[in-house]
Amino acid sequence: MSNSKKQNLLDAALTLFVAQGISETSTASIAKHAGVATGTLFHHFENKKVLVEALYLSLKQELVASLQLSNAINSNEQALSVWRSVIKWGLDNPEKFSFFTIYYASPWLEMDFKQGVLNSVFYFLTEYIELQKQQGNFVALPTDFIAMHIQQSLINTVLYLSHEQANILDVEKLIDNSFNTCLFGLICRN
Amino acid sequence: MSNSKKQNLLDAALTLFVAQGISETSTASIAKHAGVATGTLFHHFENKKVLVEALYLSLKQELVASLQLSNAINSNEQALSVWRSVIKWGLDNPEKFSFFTIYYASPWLEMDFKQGVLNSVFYFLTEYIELQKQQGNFVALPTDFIAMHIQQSLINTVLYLSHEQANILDVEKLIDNSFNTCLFGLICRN
DNA sequence: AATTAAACTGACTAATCAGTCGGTTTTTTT
DNA sequence: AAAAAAACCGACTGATTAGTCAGTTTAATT
Repeated sequence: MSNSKKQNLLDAALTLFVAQGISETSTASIAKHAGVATGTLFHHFENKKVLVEALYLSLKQELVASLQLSNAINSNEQALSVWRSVIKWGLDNPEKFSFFTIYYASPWLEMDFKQGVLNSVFYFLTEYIELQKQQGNFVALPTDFIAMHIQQSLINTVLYLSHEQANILDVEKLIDNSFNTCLFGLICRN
Repeated sequence: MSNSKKQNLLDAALTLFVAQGISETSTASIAKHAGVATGTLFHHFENKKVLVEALYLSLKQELVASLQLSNAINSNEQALSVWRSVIKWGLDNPEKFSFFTIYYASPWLEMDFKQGVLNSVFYFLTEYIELQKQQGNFVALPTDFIAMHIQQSLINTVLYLSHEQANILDVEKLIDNSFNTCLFGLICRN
């Protein structure tokens, strides 16, 4: 068939994980859904945890690859450009985006690894925040805290639009408004 | 003994759920941890799902009961007062607060119920937002979206402080700053 | 074409799971 | 104090789980 069986397994896992939960999805059902024997799953992935991590890594790569960095000099325009392209990817790939949120809150992602996840998906975020703080544009909150704030605002926007997109007249406008709501709160008020 | 066995079961469930995950915690281990037979667990709770819901409901009651509504006339002072007391409760009860976040992202909480959860924990939030919007103080974003934004900012602050509290010199100040960061972003900019 | 290696199969296993049930203890009611 | 009800016990069960393995098919290499 067209797709490799390894990719079929990742696709099936994604669908079932998002629909039922990671722990609630058996390896047998993933294999069945992928049209493959259980043994094949464990041929490609040493165990279930490795499969989950492989899925996460492949989706992370996909998201990062999709980011369109504008060639604007203005730092805020860069930020808006990233904001828009993350949301676009999230809306185009609701299942994949949803996996990030359930994986992040699940016991399958170990604590030690968590910090690294943030930094690697949004590796540019820390630099951006540090720069704005140095220039006195941002409030004097810890960089990690600000990174959390921005990331979560982004996630909120995608999740909200995923559920309510049909009811929103001007999606583009809401996206830009959410960006402003997120960033205006951070502007230095001294 | 001092505590009722039903409460011991809820306490044990909370600890194990937060440490290992809800699905990853067996009813047998909850009973053992509570110093109780497995049959006793199912005497008090029809099944595991009922136990999880009972735990959630009892913690929600506890949180809502702890909220100190100031008698300020100013709506924003009210909001700040609630903001502070939710965070205080979260920092005093990290395990309980953490349960909310894992339960919310887990398949144990059904989609239909999700909206109700938000509204019942922060039942005052919708009214507050509608009022601010009517008075032209807030941006013209959907109320649900704003509610998500505020709730998530609150959760972020608690989670950040839970992990970093020791490194923060002035916790009170960060709490107030997080409130401002959340709300200033929402202020109408026309 | 022959040899080797990699991908694949699915019946199987040992462990674990949620939930049951017949019987016992404790508490409440009369 | 007797009777009734509620709480409690823990060995047990049927179903499900992640993962194995001996053998088969397919693909790559020589």
